[in-house]
Amino acid sequence: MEPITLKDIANALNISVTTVSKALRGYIDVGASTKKAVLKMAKEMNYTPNTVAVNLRTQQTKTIGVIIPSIVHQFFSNVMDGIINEAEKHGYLVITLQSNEKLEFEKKQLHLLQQKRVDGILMSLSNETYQFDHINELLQNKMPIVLFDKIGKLVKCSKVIIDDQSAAYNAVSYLIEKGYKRIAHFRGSLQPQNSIDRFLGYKKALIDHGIKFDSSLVYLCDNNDDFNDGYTNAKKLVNEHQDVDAIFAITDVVAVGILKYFNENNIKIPEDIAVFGFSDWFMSSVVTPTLSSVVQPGFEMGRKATEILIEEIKLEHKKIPYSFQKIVLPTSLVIRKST
Amino acid sequence: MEPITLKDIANALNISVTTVSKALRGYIDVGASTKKAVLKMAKEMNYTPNTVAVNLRTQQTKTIGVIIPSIVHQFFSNVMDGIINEAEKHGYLVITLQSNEKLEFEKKQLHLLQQKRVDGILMSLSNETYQFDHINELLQNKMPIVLFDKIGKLVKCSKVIIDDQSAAYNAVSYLIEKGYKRIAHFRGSLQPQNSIDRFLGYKKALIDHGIKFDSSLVYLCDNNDDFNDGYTNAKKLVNEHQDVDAIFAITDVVAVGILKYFNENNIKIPEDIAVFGFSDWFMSSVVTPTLSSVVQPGFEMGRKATEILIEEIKLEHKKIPYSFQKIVLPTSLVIRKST
DNA sequence: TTGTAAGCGTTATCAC
DNA sequence: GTGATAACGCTTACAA
Repeated sequence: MEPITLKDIANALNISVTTVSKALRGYIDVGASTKKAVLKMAKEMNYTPNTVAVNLRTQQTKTIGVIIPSIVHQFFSNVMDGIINEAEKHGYLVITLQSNEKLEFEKKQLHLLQQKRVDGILMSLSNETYQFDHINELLQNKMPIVLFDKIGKLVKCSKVIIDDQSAAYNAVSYLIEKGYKRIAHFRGSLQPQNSIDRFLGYKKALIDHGIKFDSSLVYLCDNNDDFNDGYTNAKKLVNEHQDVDAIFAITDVVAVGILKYFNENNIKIPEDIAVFGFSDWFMSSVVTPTLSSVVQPGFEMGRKATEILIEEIKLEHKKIPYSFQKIVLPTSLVIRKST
Repeated sequence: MEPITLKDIANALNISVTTVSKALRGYIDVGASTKKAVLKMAKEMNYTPNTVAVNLRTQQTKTIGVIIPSIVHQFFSNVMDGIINEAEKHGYLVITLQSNEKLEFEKKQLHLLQQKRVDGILMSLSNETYQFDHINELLQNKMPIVLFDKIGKLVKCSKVIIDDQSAAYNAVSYLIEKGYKRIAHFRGSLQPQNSIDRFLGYKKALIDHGIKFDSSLVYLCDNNDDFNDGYTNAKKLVNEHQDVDAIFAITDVVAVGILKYFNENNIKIPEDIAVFGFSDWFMSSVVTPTLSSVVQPGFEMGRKATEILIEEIKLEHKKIPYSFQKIVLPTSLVIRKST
């Protein structure tokens, strides 16, 4: 059975397509009785508007595209939850694509979304993204884009982030105030802004508390395999620095990798070494020992980014100029047994 | 800057839109030199085809819709990963919607996807879905639909599942063979087929091994809050049945809730009570004790379901009749420290 | 209050 | 080998 069109209804009622369209969309200049008849017939025939035709006509797809590094990360699935919910509230549908932390894929996905004529794009950059031509080009073409979490400082568009630097600062300060003196940092890749910021927060906290920064205590986790990065670097650290008494990890998954190595090797947490994570994944509350972490509001980040994006889409559509927003969402620390 | 259209290229070259379209799409009946010129100009002007117009013309959107209960579940994000990857391989984009385990939402989302004119739909049913009119209606309208994981046995369409009953059977048999004698089951809601099947597998394993089935050992977890369901029912079980020596849980999250209660109350796992989970989430390998579980291939399930769906979309489009498939993906047990 | 006609950007048919 | 022309289903000036 082919889908019912306006024409079918018009024919059935012996009126024009225009009138049917108007009646269905609640125009005032349609006779009460015709309106009623149209509504009834539409229901009877089980009419559903052809969105594609509407899209072509109105030059809007009521669809937004999302590019994230990977959906199989609790943080990002929380974000997606926020995005999908908020979008739906405004009548938008969401197309999801993954970059797998590759710039090349990110470019390709962006291109796909452009072709698809989505009304706007939400994205969190890949670890490889440290130049932004592909994004700037779309921006110049008036495509509303909102960056979240992993952003490019130099990109001129709205952003929704947390203050990674101060979140890290707070976590490390907490460790110091708790009495830990020799604190290592398991950092992320070198390019991403949030990886840099967390590192800077770590460093600043040390210095502000009169602890000398020692670069040999910074371990790099950049194999896109957080858990094993944590595990193997923990092993390395134990061999290289017996005096370390705490670790601030870039991610909960890294931290859990550390926990695993320590547990296997009878290194007591937090007595021998304390561990602090970042993101507060669900599992952090159930591992042993439970993991102290930075609470990062994924759902709200997705929600807010979507809200801003849809606002910009509407303004863009009405040719009303607007200025970019930078929202910094609050974070907090959750202290558990690992520190 | 407005997007470039075929017309723009045609004008620039002083030829017809038709010829441009043909040249771009590799038709044979187009002069070599014109073809070359068109390709060059298209590139120069940075032309990208307007998918919406193509969609309207070809009556295909190259888009598939997905409805899952909740994206914030590791199993489903694995599935999504598989879906998105496979779809992209075939040039399809994916729109994701959540039912939040509510039939009402499921219906609404299905309706949205229908309006959006997606080419096909992938879905995993909500816990409340035990009648299928909304799905059957679409099926009658020739919309290809593939159900996965949480299916309706009575729905006539292709399905990709695991054999929940035998997976549960294997898990419980393992427990019995390991020497556990009084085995409880923390089951899921009453309606979902996989919840029923896991229960039946549990029951059958008991009976086949000469253990009497005792319905008072079956605890219901249906608050859509697996972790706390596991936690509170564990408490209840300890009070009601001191002799239970193992629990087979419907889900890893339920199992982790159990673990938590036992750990807090100094009940030794597996010495006092063993715990077996289902799904093998990442966290199961890092909790204490590590959790034995049933390995459920989420990524592959999403991938396979998508493959079948796209096949059916193509056949449907060519009006070639096809028969529905039922794919049963293999599962396995991963034995860890909790049993 | 209702209808005509144009147009959104493409593709497909058919004539030249 | 090339190009009018119609059509996909809808919205919207504008006319009646």
